[in-house]
Amino acid sequence: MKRESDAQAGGPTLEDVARAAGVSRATVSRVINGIRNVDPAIQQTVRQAVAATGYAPNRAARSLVTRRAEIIALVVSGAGDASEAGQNAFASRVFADPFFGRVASGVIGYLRPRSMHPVLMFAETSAAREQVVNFLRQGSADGALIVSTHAEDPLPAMVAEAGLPAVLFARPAGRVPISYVDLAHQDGARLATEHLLARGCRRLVTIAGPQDVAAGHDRLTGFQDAMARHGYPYTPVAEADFTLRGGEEAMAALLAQEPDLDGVFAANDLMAQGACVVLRERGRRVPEDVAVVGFDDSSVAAAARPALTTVRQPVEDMAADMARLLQEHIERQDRAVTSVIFEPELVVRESA
Amino acid sequence: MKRESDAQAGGPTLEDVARAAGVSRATVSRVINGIRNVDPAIQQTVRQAVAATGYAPNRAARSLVTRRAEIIALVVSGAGDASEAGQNAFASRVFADPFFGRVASGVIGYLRPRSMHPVLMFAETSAAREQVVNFLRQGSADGALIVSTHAEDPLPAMVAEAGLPAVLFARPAGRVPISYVDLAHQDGARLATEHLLARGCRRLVTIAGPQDVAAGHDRLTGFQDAMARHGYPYTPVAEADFTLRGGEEAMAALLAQEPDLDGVFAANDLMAQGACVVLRERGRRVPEDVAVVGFDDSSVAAAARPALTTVRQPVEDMAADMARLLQEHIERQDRAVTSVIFEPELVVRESA
DNA sequence: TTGAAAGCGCTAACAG
DNA sequence: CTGTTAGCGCTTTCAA
Repeated sequence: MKRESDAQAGGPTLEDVARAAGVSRATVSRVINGIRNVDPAIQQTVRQAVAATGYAPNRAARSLVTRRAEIIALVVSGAGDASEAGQNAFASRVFADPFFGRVASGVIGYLRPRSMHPVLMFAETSAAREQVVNFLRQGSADGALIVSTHAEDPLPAMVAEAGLPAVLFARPAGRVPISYVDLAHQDGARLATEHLLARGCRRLVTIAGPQDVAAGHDRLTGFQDAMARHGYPYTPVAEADFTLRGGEEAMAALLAQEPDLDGVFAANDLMAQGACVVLRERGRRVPEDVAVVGFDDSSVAAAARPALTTVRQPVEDMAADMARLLQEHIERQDRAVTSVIFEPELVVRESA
Repeated sequence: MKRESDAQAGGPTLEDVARAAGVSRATVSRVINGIRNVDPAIQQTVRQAVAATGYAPNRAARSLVTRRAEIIALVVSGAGDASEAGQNAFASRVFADPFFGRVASGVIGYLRPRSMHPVLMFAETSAAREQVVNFLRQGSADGALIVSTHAEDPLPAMVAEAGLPAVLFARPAGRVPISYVDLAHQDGARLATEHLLARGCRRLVTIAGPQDVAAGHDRLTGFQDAMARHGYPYTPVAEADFTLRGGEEAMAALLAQEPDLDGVFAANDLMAQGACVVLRERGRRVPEDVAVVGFDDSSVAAAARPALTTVRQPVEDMAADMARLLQEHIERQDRAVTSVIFEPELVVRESA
């Protein structure tokens, strides 16, 4: 089959289609953009001409007049100012947790039917953050979806200050006027804790996440609150970094401190999995000797042995909602800043 | 601080900067694009005007004339034609393997210093594939980097047929005229096999990957060749799907078939990890009783217990090279189609 | 319901 | 070395 012209450069333009259909550019434009008030017969003719010429509208030209890129920036943002060499490390840390993939999936699920697309950006250094802001200021993207890995991340404030549309995953640390979606982490931790208590555990411990991350902090607080409420004013805590390895180390430390423990609440599934590995190494059966509850209900939870009882965080839904909020902010720049908080739910499997 | 105008819409234009600096648009454009032949003094003036006005070049306008979007599509492509409902499943499968994150990291590492950015796209249904092709045809992206999860993926052929610049990760199944980067999988499998043999294993088995994926097929072939060459014409094979769970099941099957096995070559790290889990459950020590070698040297390899001996696939480097090749194809549409094959290397850790 | 014409903001000849 | 000018391809009033 032969094409009228090359797709990439100098492909057919509206003008070409118009000529082929014997109408004006404006009419073709109307048909393509699905605007009413076009004679059905002419619509037919135009569509045929479009097919015949193999026309594809030039996005840059359209963006120039509509002032919309139909692109949004999906930013994974850290706080550090590490050297460029750290990019791979940053990326591999980010992708090691199934969390980010779920965010991407949720975002794409919302964006794609609306023919918008996400540009993937890392913002782990100040130079990278500048690049993100520039990208937006140039109109390369209509707005940003930001997932921070640290509370001190300066990007949200930069973006807000520049007046660029953006939505965060999780509440920002300071008083940044940006919409966000989040989970009721404390409620989730309470659910997990009470499940452990209800199943008869009396010597609980917890593997907390980084306390400089809101999610890590809130999950610990939620656990401690629930424990206090049930008559346990103090319980051993080991802080780790949300990684499998970190969970292993924390579990080992906890075991040394509290050899009789019979229940563990880990602030995410990866650490819960690490805990299970160490527990088994030390000859403790899960859940018979020690019950373990994770958090997130990531893909590793169901795949783990034993399958992890965990607290579900509906990341895909949250991400989709982030995208929805962003779209609203893009369409109405004066859209009020809001937050949407999702409720977690307990998912009981084998580990507790 | 107050801004001259809003960043998003109606921000300052070249014209504004030119007026502020008392020069012509062309001169400002030259300064911004770093073109020589501009009086240093004037350059200063212009830069100040840029700063004063808070100018950011409009990307759409630039793209319209340069015919470059400075955006490339990073496509994760499957073969299926599953319903829309399958998108999350597809995404979670993709991101469960650390592989994709490494690709993204390598791509970004190359692109970012050149101020180009990747748009993340899934192409798991025929509708999604059409969308990818349209995206490119509209000039929204200058080219595509395609990572297929199945050999029968029709996307490469579609893209090639449309004459769009693209580079694949891994050799395509048919005779598609597209450049690609790949690994010498057979050499890698040989490395692993000979390591196992050299350390004294005599009853080897292998957990193969999907045989409809080139990498899966070649790794098995490489293993069998090496075995045959060393006097083992036949060895038990269990095929799995590159997942942790799949590795576990395959290992169990292999154990039933060959209870005395003393060495396992798994076609990727995730399956090797699954094998280790099952082995330990059955009371076999790794590596004392059974040695295990994985493939990829993904992040799980180093994190596993015991740390996995594996074959390194330099995914980040390969991805960066993909991006480099794509850039060449974009710059010179007549660039000859080529392939770059990377050599794997053995990484000895604890499991073998 | 359709067409003519005016730009969107930028780059790139081409003069000077 | 700098300015003038002509578009890039599209959407969108404004008339007809």
